[in-house]
Amino acid sequence: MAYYRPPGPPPDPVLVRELTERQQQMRQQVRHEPLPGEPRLIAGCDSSFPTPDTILSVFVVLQLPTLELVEKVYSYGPVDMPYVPGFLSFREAPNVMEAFSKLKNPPDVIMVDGHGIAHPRRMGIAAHLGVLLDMPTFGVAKQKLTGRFTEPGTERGSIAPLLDNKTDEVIGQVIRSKDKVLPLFVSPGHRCDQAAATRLTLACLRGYKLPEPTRLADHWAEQFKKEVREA
DNA sequence: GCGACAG
DNA sequence: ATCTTGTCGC
Repeated sequence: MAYYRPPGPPPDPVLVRELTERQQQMRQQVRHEPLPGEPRLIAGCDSSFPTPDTILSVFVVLQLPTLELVEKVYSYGPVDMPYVPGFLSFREAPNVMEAFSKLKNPPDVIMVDGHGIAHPRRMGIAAHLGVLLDMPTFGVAKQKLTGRFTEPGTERGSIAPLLDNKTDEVIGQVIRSKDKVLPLFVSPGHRCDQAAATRLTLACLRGYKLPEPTRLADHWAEQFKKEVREA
């Protein structure tokens, strides 16, 4: 009898080997520390795919603590790399970097849609981008990639630690950002620690499941997507 | 062998 | 991520 097999073409083992190596190389550059000072500008980063082979990445910059939107930019281009769980960054980072270069207001920290170190090799896209940009970054994901946790309380603000499946090391925090909705997975990326990642996530909540940076980046990605599809 | 698998 | 209608709950 046949056994379960995830949909889509199987990942090329040769490619996976190479990416794993590059990823572990980058991991050695990751640092976790408190933010330099009180951040004034925080960016939100997210990507969408208007077509199967094109990517559109967005950056929004908000003022803290008002959460007022001060800038939004995007980059649209082709994607070559396929999506392979655990190697998302190699598929999205190139275009994300292009989008970042368009910002006129350099943020103090970046909130990325995806995981920071809550990753099999501690190199989620937030950590990956942090190393490439050499900037403070942290990840806010809607789904778990790795680790285990006990369900946090159902009330907004409840938090539970995300632990490494094998070592019990704390790799992130599971946060209930809104009453009775599925929790968020927050983890530091680069030049940022868990305390700062968690504090900023909570400071950016406005009644929605997603914190403003990520929520707005997601929102504008949707708008820009319509634009490029018409053009 | 079995389950899991960000966006 | 993306493709999609109706439907449940506050």
